[in-house]
Amino acid sequence: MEKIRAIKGIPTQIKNADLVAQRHRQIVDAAVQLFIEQGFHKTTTRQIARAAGFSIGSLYEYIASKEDILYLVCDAIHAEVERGVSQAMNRASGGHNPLAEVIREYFLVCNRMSDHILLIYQETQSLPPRWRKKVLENEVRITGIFMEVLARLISSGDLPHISERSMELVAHNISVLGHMWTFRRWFLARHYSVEDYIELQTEFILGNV
Amino acid sequence: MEKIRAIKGIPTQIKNADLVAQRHRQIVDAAVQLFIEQGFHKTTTRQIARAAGFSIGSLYEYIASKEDILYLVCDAIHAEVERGVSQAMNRASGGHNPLAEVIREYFLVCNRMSDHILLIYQETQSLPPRWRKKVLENEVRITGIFMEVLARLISSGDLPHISERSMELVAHNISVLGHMWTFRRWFLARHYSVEDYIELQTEFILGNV
DNA sequence: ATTATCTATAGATCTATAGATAATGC
DNA sequence: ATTATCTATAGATCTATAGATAATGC
Repeated sequence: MEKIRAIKGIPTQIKNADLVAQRHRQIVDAAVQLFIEQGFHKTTTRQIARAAGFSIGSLYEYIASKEDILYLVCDAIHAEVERGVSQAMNRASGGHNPLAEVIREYFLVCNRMSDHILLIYQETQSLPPRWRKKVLENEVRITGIFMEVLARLISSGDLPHISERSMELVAHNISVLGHMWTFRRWFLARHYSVEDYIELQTEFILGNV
Repeated sequence: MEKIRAIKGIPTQIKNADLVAQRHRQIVDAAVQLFIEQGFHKTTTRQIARAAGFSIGSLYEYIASKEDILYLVCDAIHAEVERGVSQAMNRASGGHNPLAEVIREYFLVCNRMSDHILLIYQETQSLPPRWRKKVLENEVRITGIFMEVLARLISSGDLPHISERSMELVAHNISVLGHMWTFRRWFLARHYSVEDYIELQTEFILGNV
């Protein structure tokens, strides 16, 4: 009886864990492009295998189902967004207006990863419940970073005191107004540059906090 | 040679225009439920035909492709949202705080049509370019209603003067913060009632306008 | 005769796997 | 011997249409 390993909750017969990690990276890199261009459902597992550089048979040694690939993709995207936001937070802590700095850096991450964030909005519902739950947890964790910033600025007196609930919603609003730049880009980019967008939205958000 | 008619840009051989309208309604009613439950790609044309009460052969007398059905569905949803928002605007014009009234009514429409709005976010990208364009135009038109309200309130002096560009972005923000209640419902509804949400977001929006 | 509807299926996929083959290490 | 990879295909769809049938109106 073979012992079954699992990396990130995805079972595999392959023994070499480093190889699994490498193949997963290859799969993600190939799939993310195809999903952005064609969407999840119109992309075939064969296309992904070919783009990743191995056969359809090998692909299925590293994942158990097509949905597993979508999960790997969503997880990788969130990891990159989170890394960007965390860095921004550390860098911004000392600045003149730390909240404006964090918003700015976060919006720039959204601008860079526009297609990727849009993909998550469109395809999260195609994930089986188990994976969907994990992806939504990622979303909450990223919003949590904004909560920390707000909480710190309030306790240091740099922002007026507001209720916990109100602060939580402001954190979600910042998240979503960043995403808005990705899913309304078809309209917004015709009227505003990213810099315009950041400036106007920062005014909007700081207006009442 | 048969002359080909077209209702809403969808060609059909059926002569009786009322019948076409009725069948389109049946198709939309059947499809909207199935799409919400299963998504567009996992729903089959056979399921739609069965739920609509006729055969797969008849279905294809009224549409030319599965994408046509998605378009009819998206268009019907936007029509209902727009109706709700227009009514709200007329009703709210006289009130104490007209902007707060409009926001409230719009957010209630979003609450009622939560699943439908979410569907549009998820499946718009599955439409062929021609239909997608029309759906995005609907979105712009609904946002335009908020622009009118803002413009009116500014010119009557009920709101402070802000630039046209700034006002346009605020209109988009109102749209999107309504949608946010639908696509973050899995989180928000655990922490806030609709009424909480409306109250806090109204504060947030009015804070700086 | 004309219009609308249905049945049956062509034709074209696509996911996932079984079994064969190649590569690696003892 | 063990591990990783590949080829070939089973099996299960699904969209869209052709051609037959039923219903309606003159």
